[in-house]
Amino acid sequence: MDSTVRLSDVAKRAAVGVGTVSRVLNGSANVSAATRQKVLDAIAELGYVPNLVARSLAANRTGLIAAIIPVIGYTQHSEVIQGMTDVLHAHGMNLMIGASGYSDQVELQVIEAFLARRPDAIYVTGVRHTEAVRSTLQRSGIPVVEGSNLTDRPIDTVVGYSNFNASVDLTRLLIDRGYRRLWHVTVTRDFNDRIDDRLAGFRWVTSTETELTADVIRCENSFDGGAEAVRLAMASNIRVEAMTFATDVMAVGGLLECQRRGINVPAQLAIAGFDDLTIAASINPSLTTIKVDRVDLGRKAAEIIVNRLQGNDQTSRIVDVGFQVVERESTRRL
Amino acid sequence: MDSTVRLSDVAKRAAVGVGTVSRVLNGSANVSAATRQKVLDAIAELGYVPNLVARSLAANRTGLIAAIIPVIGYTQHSEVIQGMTDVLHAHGMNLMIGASGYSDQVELQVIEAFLARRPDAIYVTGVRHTEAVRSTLQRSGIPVVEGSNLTDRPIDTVVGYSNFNASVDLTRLLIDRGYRRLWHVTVTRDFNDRIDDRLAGFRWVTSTETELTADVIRCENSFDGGAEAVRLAMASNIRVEAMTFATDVMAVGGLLECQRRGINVPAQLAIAGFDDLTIAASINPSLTTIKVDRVDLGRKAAEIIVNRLQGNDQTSRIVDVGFQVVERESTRRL
DNA sequence: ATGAAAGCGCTAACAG
DNA sequence: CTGTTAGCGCTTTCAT
Repeated sequence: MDSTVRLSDVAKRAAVGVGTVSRVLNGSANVSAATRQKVLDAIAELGYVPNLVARSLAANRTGLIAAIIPVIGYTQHSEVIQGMTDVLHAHGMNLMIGASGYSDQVELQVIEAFLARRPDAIYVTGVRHTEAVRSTLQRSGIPVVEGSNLTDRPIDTVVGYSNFNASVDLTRLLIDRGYRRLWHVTVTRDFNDRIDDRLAGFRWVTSTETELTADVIRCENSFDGGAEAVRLAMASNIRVEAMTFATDVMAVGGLLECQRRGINVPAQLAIAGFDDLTIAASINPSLTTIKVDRVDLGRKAAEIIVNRLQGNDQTSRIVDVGFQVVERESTRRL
Repeated sequence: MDSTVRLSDVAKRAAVGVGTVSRVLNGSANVSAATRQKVLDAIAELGYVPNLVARSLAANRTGLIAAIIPVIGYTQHSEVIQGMTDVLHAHGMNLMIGASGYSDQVELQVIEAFLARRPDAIYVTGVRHTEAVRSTLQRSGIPVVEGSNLTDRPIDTVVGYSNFNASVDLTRLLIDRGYRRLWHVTVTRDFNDRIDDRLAGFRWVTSTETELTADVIRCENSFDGGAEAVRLAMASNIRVEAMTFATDVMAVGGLLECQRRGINVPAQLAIAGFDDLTIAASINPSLTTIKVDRVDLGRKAAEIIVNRLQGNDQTSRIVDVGFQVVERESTRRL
């Protein structure tokens, strides 16, 4: 356990060369069983712990993966990280994490700071980045995985789902259920490509259909923001039958405001969200939303990275993990 | 930007020695303004990015901090990480993160894997660890910060709040409000020192007071688990006036079950939680709970680490960030 | 199958 | 103030 024990100490104790110890450590086949055992014994007796910093420098490979998400404290993003660490840990790799705070400038800073640590690969949230970020990432020469959305022009590889298509399907569900006066609630700050595509999906569907009214408002991405949106809708002279919120957080806030005001959901107002937070299934009425297995998304991202690093050639640069429209009580016509 | 540019290339270009470049990079005072400028120009022209792996090996200091939390996808823990990264990033340090999954064995594995990477310090969630974890951490020789609870016998330093005292204060509030038939709902799996202390606080208060009945049940730590607890309470022939849940997740689940069953909270049943998730303030009725600024807890933990690494002697090994009892509608007597 | 030796890119004395 | 030199602990040829 003593970290002052070095590989050369092990070699001395086992009466072999340092190269041999290194081979044992790295599972090289070219070591006789007897020698291997001698080395393993010496390692155990000395409580030797390899210094991965030195290995990183010599082998030009750190076993560190960098991940950048907008905010670490938001469950949608940290679930992805959970999935990544699960897989990486099983492969002896570790995860460095940083937050961009939805700022392009901070994102670039964090990326540059990470690259100086020579990670073996890097994960970034989202698919639309500044040119500076794109080129920095490209020149880094390491695998880059973009996540949580889809694009046909990834920097390198993307693993996600189509926020646009999900929004389209969700909006169509509402139309199928007979709702004709639709509002979409998007966010004021913290705007990003996922949110943008959800808005775009709503606009695209509603623009092609006739006999519809479709409006868009912006609120803060919070429970209070969602409540505010409902108040705006009620106070407006534009009729509204159904509201799709860009996030479950806002949708739940809207739902709770309806409870307070005695607005019957969905009879008087239908509500749909996006993300399938755990509360969505439990709240009254339960919330119609878009479900994505984010932990699995993280796992897939890590698997792609591990495969790439092992030289297994990736078949596809675009991995669609899909989504699911979950219809619950908040939009169900009686 | 080319990562094949080395410090020696910069030195050559600036026509100085490698030592001088290193001094400029590390902000040593012993460099003349003119020389410094020459070096900075060369760095800019070459797009040099220092290799922090090499620096780590030479300086015997990585600038990496390791953090272990039970589950990354749970907001309570990832908020702490958010606070840590905020501070660490400002000091040029980065965070490696790992999950223990509430398992002692996994925790030890993750810690050992991290130590091989020679982090400058390590953060672990909770204050009660196996002897193997304690000794491994102690022998590592680096600052160890335990978080999210308090103990008078930390491995090294602890930054947190007293889960025991918080539970005591919350239980007393219920008693002050006139509730006499109390139930505490604790968790089945994922038991840990924070949950244990919340239970102990409840038991301690209720055992000293007379004219009280106090019972404890266990449920799964989820919305459904909380709902189940309410169903058990209603079906029981033991009277219950107020329920304190070990977590807000369970409390919210219980509250939603009351909504479904038409149980008036708090008139028929008072409910209190623990953690102050954002939903607690928005739900109907709003939830009485214990509030802790977890992002700030993370910041403080990182500040302690940064200070220790800079040699600033820590005054206290025990940092209490406090908690707040937030009384809301779910326990308020009309 | 194994030992010896040459770095990996940087920091930190040590001289001057 | 600045250049030179000796490592940091490991991997990886290259011989043998």
